[in-house]
Amino acid sequence: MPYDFAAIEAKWQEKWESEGTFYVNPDESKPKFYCLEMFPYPSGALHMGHLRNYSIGDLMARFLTMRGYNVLHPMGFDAFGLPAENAAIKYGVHPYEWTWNNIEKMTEQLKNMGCSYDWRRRITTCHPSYYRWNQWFFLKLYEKGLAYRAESPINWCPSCRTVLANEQVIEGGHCWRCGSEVTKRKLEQWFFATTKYAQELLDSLDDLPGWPENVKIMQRNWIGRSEGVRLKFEVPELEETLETFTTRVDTIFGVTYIALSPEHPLVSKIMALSPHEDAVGSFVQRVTNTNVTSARLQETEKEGVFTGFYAINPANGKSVPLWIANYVLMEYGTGAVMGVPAHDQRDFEFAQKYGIPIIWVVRPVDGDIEDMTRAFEEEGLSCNSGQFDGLTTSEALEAMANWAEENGFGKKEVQYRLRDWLVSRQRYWGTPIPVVYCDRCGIVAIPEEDLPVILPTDVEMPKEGSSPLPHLEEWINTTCPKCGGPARRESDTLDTFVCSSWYFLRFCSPWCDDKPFDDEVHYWMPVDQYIGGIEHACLHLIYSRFFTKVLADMGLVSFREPFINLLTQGMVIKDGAKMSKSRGNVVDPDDIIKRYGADTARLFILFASPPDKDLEWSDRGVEGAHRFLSRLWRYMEENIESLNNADPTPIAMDSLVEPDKRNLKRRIHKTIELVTRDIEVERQFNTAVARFMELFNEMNSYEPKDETDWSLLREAAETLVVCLSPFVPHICEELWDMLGHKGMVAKQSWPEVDPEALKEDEITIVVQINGKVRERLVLPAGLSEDEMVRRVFEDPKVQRRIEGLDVVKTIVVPDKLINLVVKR
RNA sequence: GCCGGGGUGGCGGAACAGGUAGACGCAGUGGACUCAAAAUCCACCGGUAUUUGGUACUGUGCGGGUUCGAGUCCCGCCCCCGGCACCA
Repeated sequence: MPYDFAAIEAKWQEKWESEGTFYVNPDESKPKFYCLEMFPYPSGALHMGHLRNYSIGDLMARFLTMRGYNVLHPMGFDAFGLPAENAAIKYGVHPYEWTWNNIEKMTEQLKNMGCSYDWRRRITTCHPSYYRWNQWFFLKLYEKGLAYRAESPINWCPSCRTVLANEQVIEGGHCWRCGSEVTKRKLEQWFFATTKYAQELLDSLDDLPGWPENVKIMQRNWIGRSEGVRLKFEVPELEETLETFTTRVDTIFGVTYIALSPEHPLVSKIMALSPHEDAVGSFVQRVTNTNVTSARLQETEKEGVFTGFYAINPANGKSVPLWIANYVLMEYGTGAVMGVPAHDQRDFEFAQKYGIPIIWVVRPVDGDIEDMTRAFEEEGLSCNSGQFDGLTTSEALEAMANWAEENGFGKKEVQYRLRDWLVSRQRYWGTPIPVVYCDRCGIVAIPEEDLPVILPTDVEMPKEGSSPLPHLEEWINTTCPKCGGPARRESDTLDTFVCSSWYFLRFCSPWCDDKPFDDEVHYWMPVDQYIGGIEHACLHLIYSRFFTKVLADMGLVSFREPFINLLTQGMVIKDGAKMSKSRGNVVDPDDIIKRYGADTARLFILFASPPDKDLEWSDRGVEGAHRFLSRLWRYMEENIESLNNADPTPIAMDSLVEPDKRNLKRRIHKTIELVTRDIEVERQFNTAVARFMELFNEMNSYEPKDETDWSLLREAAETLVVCLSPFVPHICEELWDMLGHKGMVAKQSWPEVDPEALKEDEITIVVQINGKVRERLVLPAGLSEDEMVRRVFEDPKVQRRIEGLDVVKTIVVPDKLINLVVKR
């Protein structure tokens, strides 16, 4: 019978499901292991990236189960999101229906892959039983002051018609989801106070040795901690004190102007009082009205306007002009900066353009400022700085910060680039934010016991792509829970990243209906192995860490980091580019599974490249993987009788004499050793597959002559089937069955290495002369250095090589090589 | 510009800790089987030279260095990929 993968895969998938093979519950008698892959958005169908993600996760889950762990391996759907609304408009199908159809289809696809999930735990975030807890967490954060509503300059995606969090603006100003250019707006929105956790989010990265270094670096950059000083500048004519933040307080004597952001709160007062009122007004108007996209912000030329007012430099009492400049961001620091043209390139350009003086207050250690063509930003020695002259930059930073503090015009401060997480969205298909606006009481939170606030499903989707919620009068109009008077519901919904910030907790007890999760969370959490794409380095992975820390501070969980080990898998590439519809280089997983089977697809994906690197798709490679499975199948079928008649007890190395037999025995245990290390330590599944192929090639070419041979081949076959089963589970179940076993291979223990069997009898010793390989000698393993040297010098080939030469040095690496250093 | 990661056959990729470069697979070439083809099986498969059993030289982005010995370590470049980027 040929390898009928379709029948085999259907058979075992059905068995796994009907027998509940992968159901797990807490079990204190075993070490636990929580293996999690990032759950998908139900976009309609799995793509190759999913297939890769879930093949890796399933391999790990199955492997660890065989290693004796009690493994939680769940799956669910991140089911709120904009594509459902777009589909609704495009096809006239309700987002609810579209999403649920996709979930059913994708669940089927995941089952067809043979993934070992505990499907009883499937969660879908768009279900009220899930999103009510999003609302509950929102209320908890609101109580703690960690959720707040504020007006702020924010990012707006015109195509998605919603605001975006900072993290969700990527590639220099584009929407993470649709790629449109994002514009800046000033709106009142809901935020989660991630910045309150900035320092801990940064510090505890050091407690995550199981995370890839590059992800930690990306998060460090994203959090962007910088130490500096907050300085006060008096503006006597306005009777105001301005604050600026600087990381270069050592350049304070070089301040020649102060620049405010056009959005700075003082600007309105300035406009009212300025002698250059018209110029200032028109400048501010022009800059704030230019609906500049973040992408273009960086290329915009520096511009500014003099206000007519002067600030006093507290370091030396000098008056410096007060400007308003377009390059000062309101979102960072204080929205005002001290201008030091000599030592900041941006200030330099600005000063040159407007003829502002340049005062050098740091000079290079060796030499002088000669060329005035750009700012000197490096470290050096202070000059023109009064009593601080001659200090090195690091000394000056410390001394001048202390001086500023002692004299009351400065305070050391830490600033972060990280902003608070903007969580409200002007979208329909999301979690309703559980607050109302009451004319009398203002913002009022919905009481906990009234949750969930159900997202109305009986709605007409507006054609132009906006949310129907603000116009849904019967839903919007409600009563204030506080005073009973009329109130309007919040019509914004929560960012879908809120759903994914705690779903890993919900998997521990998805049936819990009076809490977001129950005590099982203490058994399973934290996640031992998390697997997903690197694109979430500064999105989901930061939000989840933040959520976990907040929950820990609320006493709901006892750990402060959700994911102990992280594996970020590479992209799936075809013809040198990421698979995408627009490029037309997409390969559909369904087609591959239909044509070759899930086992082939999984094997190819795991074999083609290491998990953290990009994977180049190759149709030929898929055929190669399929060929291997077919050969394995054929070999087993052809030899099944002899294998089943053979003595199933493994024969000890001691009782094997002939080299062929000893070699085969050694190969079996070498394979176990190497494959175990590949999976557990190296996380290189491609090389593990190569080892299996080597073992199989050796079995296949082995010519059995007696009972012992067949017994050895049986051990080889069983080892191969057991070890290969996390990679290609269906065919291995079938082969395990053919080998006469009753239980499932999925429930087998991972084989133990017999150290006796690993010992080599003979070793090929390399003989180098002056570092070049000249001869190879087969010698018994374990010779002493002297014995090795003696045997090498006895060898006639070696003797011929060194005839007439003077061996000045002999380097010996036992059981490996000898290098003869010779002279004429 | 700053910060990461990476450059190894025709291709995907191996090479634990400085010790046989190219495991495994793909493609290719030659052969077997076949009326023929596919499938399958066997052999070869970095380059150059050659007297072709074989041998020598050369070869891991480029140029230096350390070492008995370097894909691996050090110094200086080049190129590709990713992240951040008016963050004061």
